[in-house]
Amino acid sequence: MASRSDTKTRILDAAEKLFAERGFSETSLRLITSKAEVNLASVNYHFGSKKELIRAVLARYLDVFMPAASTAIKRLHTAPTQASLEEILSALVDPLLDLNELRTEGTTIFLQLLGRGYIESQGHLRWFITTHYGQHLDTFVKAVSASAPHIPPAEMFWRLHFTLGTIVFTMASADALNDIAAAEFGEHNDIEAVIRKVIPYMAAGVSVPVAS
Amino acid sequence: MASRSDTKTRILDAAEKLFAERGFSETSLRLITSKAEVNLASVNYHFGSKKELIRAVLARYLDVFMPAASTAIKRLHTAPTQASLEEILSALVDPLLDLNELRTEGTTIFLQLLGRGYIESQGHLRWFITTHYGQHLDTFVKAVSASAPHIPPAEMFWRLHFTLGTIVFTMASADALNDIAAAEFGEHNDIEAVIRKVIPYMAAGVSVPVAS
DNA sequence: ATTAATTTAAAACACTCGTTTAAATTAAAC
DNA sequence: GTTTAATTTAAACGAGTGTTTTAAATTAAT
Repeated sequence: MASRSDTKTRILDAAEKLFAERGFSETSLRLITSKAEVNLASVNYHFGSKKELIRAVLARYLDVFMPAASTAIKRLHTAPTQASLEEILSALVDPLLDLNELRTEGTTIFLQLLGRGYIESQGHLRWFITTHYGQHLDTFVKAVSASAPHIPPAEMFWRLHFTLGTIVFTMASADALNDIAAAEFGEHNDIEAVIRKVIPYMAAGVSVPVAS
Repeated sequence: MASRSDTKTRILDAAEKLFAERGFSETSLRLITSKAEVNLASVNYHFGSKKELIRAVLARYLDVFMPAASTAIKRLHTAPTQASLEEILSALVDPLLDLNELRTEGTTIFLQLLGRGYIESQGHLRWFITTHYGQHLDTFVKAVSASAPHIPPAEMFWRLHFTLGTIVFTMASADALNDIAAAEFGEHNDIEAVIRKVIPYMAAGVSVPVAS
């Protein structure tokens, strides 16, 4: 059989789908390689270990999304008035949806991977993200904090993680929820519609005054 | 050694702690039985399989929490004025905290189990809960809808699932988030503090006016 | 006290897992 | 075209998994 120089890509493509659907530890290397139609050992040859494959899958998205999100938020800074919280969150929508042009279902897969990473791995993925993309996260947190100056930093920390949970869980079950919504209320939303629904919800929660 | 009729309880007690901390699939039966100081085979003798053990662990909490939550919400109905959304959500706090008297760290363990169950199992636990505790869920949804009559049913459907995502994700990673919060802001929150933090967030999101 | 039903115990079973090895193949370099 | 390096392949390794089996011990009933 002819050699394929795209073995790495085939592995990454198969792995990200399975990881997003089933989680990291529930996805075996044998399932990945059979779906990718490559040899089992090629994972360890190209990536070294399963853990490093997981990081590579995430990095392929983060390397695109994080800079795009950063510049989108910095663009808001050039406006004469302070951007509202909803404007800041909305600025992330385009970078998020652009992932769909990177790969099919890219937006959904990315958000699901993010959620899995936060819950499954015992901190090593969180460490990976904060050390590799810390400055991008900083600009986001600073922008959000500036738009809601009445929220103390510690409170904002919690609310931003509430927000992460909202978006991640919603995306993980978006397909199932869409089916129910279509059957029960006769409305069908695509990913973008769901994202635009969730933004007001998150913006209201993040900026609600702290109880004394 | 003398026979112990509390072998089932010893298994359940050890299992729920480990399941909450590490997740279901990351917790082996050997780890559970060694921590419970019982024989490995006794799990399959008393519960049949690991999957049934997981359900038994969850049912032990749900059987207590669900009726208590239902009656707490129905009690609000007796008041002369319509309960606010925050009042409805707050009514769940006491049934939740009462689980701490059932077992040590009961509240934390229950919520983490719920989160793990929703994320790890692909819908199996969702089915288990809705079929076994559906009427309790109904009273909750009806009470919330009545408290926010300006939200159309279809929009409320989405927002309640946003809310589910918020609480589930937060509880699944509560320990990790608490560690970060302690390191970064020097504040350490118990589970009640986190619950009281998340309620205003969710209440604001659910009741925010729908964009025209 | 004897029998019967539970409960515990130790070991093995039949997998699956990530990883490694060593040979075969392909691509690149000279 | 030969040599060298990079890549792919098949097979096995060792450790870990849930589950089952078989026998012993304990408890309950007769």
